[in-house]
Amino acid sequence: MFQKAKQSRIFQDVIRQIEEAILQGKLKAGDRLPSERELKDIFQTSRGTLREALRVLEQKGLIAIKTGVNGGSVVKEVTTRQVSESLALLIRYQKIPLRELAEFREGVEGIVAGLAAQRAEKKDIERLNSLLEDARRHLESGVSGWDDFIEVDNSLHMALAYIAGNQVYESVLRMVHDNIVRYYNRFLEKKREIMAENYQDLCDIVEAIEGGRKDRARLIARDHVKRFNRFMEGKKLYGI
Amino acid sequence: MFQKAKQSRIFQDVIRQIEEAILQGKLKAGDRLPSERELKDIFQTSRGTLREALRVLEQKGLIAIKTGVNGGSVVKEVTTRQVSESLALLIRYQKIPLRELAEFREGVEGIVAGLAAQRAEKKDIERLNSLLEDARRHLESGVSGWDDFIEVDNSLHMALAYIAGNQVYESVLRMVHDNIVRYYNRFLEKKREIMAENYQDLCDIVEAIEGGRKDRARLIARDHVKRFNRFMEGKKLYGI
DNA sequence: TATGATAAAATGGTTAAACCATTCTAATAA
DNA sequence: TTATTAGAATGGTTTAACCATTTTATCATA
Repeated sequence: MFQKAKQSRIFQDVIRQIEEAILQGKLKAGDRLPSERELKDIFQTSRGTLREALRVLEQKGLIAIKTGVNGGSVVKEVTTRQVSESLALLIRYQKIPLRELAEFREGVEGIVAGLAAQRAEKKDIERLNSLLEDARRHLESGVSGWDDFIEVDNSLHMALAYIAGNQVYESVLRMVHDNIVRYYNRFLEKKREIMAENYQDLCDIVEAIEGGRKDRARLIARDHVKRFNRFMEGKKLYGI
Repeated sequence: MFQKAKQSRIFQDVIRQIEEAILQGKLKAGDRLPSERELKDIFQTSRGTLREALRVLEQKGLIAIKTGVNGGSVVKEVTTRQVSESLALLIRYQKIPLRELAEFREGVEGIVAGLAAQRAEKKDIERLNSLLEDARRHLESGVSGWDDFIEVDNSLHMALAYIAGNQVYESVLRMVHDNIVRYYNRFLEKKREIMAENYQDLCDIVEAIEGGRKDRARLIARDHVKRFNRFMEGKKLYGI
């Protein structure tokens, strides 16, 4: 499966070979790599060099490593985690203002809602109405249901991305949510009227999708996100 | 500046300390870290363990390492590069159909053109017209100017992202371009009429932006991308 | 038989010392 | 002055050993 490692930096060649094996499906999520002592023989390198390669693969989120008998490196399911982390790093370094991420979300949520309106089938509408029902219940329990409400709101947005039928939008949206939700939690006032306002938005979005009204769904979704975003205008992000 | 490294995985503590030093501004872009042999003494660890930490920091895009006298680890400017790379990895590993990436591009380019229409200033318009002029020149030299034409087309799209004034859109768009351009090269027929058609699109987009017509810019940009995409229908993204 | 304690083995984590390869600098020769 | 060369600093690699953690098998005991 693997060949002798070469190149100026040997560990890079090891990384490349293992990455390609995963990419080509020779290694699948859940598969266990040989132990370090075996791998070093396979790649004809030293354990130190091999470990540098494993460290990079671990950092990339491609493998998980654990100690002990039956430990070792296991190929991981690829997720948005790594993308989210590097984006979070950028935000923390204040290279990307939160405002820009929020604006990006507005646009993407709009498109996703539009696509969902084009593509929603009966079972999708049912799923959305079921989520609306959950939201309504949390709304009725007042501010104590705030966290649950926010969670349902998030689920509904991700459901739209799923209905839109495009994994790129889905991944990108998940990444944005991962990075923006913590700021919502921090800056949003937990008032019942805000919950009610957003609940109405969600109802309107679902209604537009149900009616296949693409542009209306887009605009409502965009403004719905915009409404969340206005609470964060001008906020500082120190120490988050 | 640094303390003795501890914790279950020593290299993680080294990573954490160096990351924090960068985050807190104690280390700035361009600063050089001590050599590996000095760092291992500072952190009171071994060179192997220290190198695993440096490997991770390098992978995260926080430092660059080079050999030789006056080599060593230098703190890098934090950029969106890492986000693009990990997103690209995600797309490749998830075996996402090219159609979905293309559709994503349609939406994003549309939004970007719309934002550019809202925000373009005089100098931005001049820049766009200068690019149009380049495109026209390449168009006039016929199919032999194809590659240059495509490059200008790409530059114009990136210019729009810059004018839109949002780094998230800019880096996402760059990532999409990085991942999609090779397929255009592969599947597009190099015909003069296609060049002419696209040149007209570009003119229309710039005109709409010049007039501040947001929705028109959005729709033309979207359809312009759609026109490129139709050549790739049914093609797969992986294995290339 | 069932259960708990314990030893053994496999695995990742760490250390140390040496050597190789690359690159810059300064001394030296033409 | 310029080209060459030797040296030194630095990252890259190797080897061999030991430590820490975790699972599994064994065995004594209730």
